[in-house]
Amino acid sequence: MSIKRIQQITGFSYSTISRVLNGKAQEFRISDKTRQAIFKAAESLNYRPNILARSLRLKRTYTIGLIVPDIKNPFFGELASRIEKLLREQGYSTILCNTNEIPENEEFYLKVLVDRQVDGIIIAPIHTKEWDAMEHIRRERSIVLIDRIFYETDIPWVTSANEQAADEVTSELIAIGYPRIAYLGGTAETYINTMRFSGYRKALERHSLSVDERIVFFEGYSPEAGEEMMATLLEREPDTRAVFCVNNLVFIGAMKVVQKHEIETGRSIMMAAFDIDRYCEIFKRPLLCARQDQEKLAANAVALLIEGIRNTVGPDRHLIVPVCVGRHRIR
Amino acid sequence: MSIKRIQQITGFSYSTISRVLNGKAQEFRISDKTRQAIFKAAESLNYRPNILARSLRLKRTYTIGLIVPDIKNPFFGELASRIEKLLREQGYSTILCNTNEIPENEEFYLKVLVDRQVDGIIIAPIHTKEWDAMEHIRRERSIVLIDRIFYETDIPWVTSANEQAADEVTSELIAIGYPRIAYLGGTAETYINTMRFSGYRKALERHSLSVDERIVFFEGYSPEAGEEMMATLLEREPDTRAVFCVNNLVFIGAMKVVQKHEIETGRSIMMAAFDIDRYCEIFKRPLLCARQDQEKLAANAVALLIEGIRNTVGPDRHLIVPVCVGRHRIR
DNA sequence: TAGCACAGAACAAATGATTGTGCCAAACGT
DNA sequence: ACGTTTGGCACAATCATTTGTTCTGTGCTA
Repeated sequence: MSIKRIQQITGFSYSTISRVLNGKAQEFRISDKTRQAIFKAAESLNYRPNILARSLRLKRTYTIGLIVPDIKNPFFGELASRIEKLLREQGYSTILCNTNEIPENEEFYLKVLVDRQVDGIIIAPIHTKEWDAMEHIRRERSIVLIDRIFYETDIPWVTSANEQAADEVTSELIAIGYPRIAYLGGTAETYINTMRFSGYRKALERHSLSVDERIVFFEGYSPEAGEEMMATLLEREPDTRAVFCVNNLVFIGAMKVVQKHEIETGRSIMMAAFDIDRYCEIFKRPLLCARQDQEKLAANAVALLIEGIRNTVGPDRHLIVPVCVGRHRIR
Repeated sequence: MSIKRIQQITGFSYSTISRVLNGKAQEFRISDKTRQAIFKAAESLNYRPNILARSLRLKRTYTIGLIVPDIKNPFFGELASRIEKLLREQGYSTILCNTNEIPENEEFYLKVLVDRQVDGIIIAPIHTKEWDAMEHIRRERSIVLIDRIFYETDIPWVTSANEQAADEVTSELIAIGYPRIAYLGGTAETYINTMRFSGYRKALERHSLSVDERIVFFEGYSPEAGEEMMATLLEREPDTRAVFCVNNLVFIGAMKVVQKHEIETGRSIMMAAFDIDRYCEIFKRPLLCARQDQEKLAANAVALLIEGIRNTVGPDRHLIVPVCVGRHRIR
């Protein structure tokens, strides 16, 4: 009832007020006197437009949905932080949807976001289960896949050079004297795991080594999964010397077991993982780390999303961001 | 135009359709035949109510705003994850607002959330700067402070027993032989830092020790702040034996410096901090940790918020959740 | 002086729901 | 037979905007 109040005070009609308040005074040749009066009234009433009514009329909510599998994971925390910031700068609010790696939640959230008429969706999907739903959504609104993608889809996406980075990490491990490398992976059939494992395998094969399934695990992306995989690994193969963890959380879980094992046996294990740069310098041990470029991931995802919203999609709707592979040792 | 389609198909009026679809058929004595017909039409059209229109009319958006200072921090990541889950279970969507510890962002977000007519706000405020704004918001909608609070306000809040936990940690450090404990704190004038430092001081005083300002720092809550404080500390007081970090991020930053220092000097430093339980077991060193009960924090915040929304506020609008203090050593 | 251009602003439809009130017939009671 | 209840539903207002169309005066020209 707020524009109505201005109407009552100034006596001008809704349309005139609306136009003035939206900066269209010039365009609709509204006199300066009128403009001033309306601005004054709006100011004195502390007028704030009703976003719901506006969105209803305009069919644009300036809201976007961000679906991530695990916001507790600092990787997604930082990604969310960057995306939310970029979107805010463009005038959008972000609805946070945390699926917890549960497909049903993903399905649910996609429906909720459509119901809420978000202008766009950025999603790091769990796997391909909701592909159809997303293709369907894509017809009516902007949607961008991030991090975890469907390689074959036409939906815009941005991800890291996972395969190549995993290959590099593995090659480096081999080069520094670890031909037998255990792989602690995420859930099978999931994009990230598939690509990183593929890189791992390719590196081995290039060095005429083959994948030993006894030291390969696909249990999940959580610390608990990491702990379990590492425990099983060391039980079966106590003389393991090198381990490649699919992500930071698996690494954390694995490290619990590793530390204990190293103390008990006196033998040290070489660890490598994705996105553990935050932890690298707090360990008194060498580590091998593949560091995703979150800034580029976020920036490109948001750019693609906005392009989709504005219907100005460029030719490059699929982006692969380079990953930085590095070795670390204190000092 | 969706309910209109159902109208066209079934011939029933808007009111009847709306009532049936909202499960008020009984209440308004609508015949079973009518009900079935409307349901069938809705189903076949794949009808989804327009949430904007509904919210506009009902003045309820089923949306809540969550304002946190740093979603990259796994502590807030987990808190957000829990809160978002609980709210989802109650039918609410969560708008994520990450202030990045910047007061201007907090001010901005509070306005945005009010403009968006959220039903409620859960906020871990930066400090008391926006207190007035929140008191103002409180008149019209539900708002709950979490983690960082204003002790004196009537606004509902839930936080941890920070002072007591810091006291316990400090006492324990003294008890195990560290009378001289450095304090690496967050931003001065901020609730968390004030309470934890107060606990630290009280413990010292109880043991007839006094605060030595040369080993007390209030630089911030980030890893960078932790690194800087620790570096300065060790430069000035190289024989420091025990350090209490105000939070997990400061701990991470400090550890970088500590590890290097320990290698160089051969002397070990006893570390204590809040919310480092995730890291405890991945270090081959004893640690002292105060672990906040995120489950209770989140559950109580959401409960208070819902009470506020439903106007069923109970007597206990201010809750202090116990903190678990524990010592850790591998094995 | 009729006709026209144009500045300036009002009118009213449309967005998609919810809800208080009103209407009509059938059933019911006495 | 007449008044009252009740079942079953429609009408129309309302929520706060935006926007295409229309209206009303000027001042100017032919």
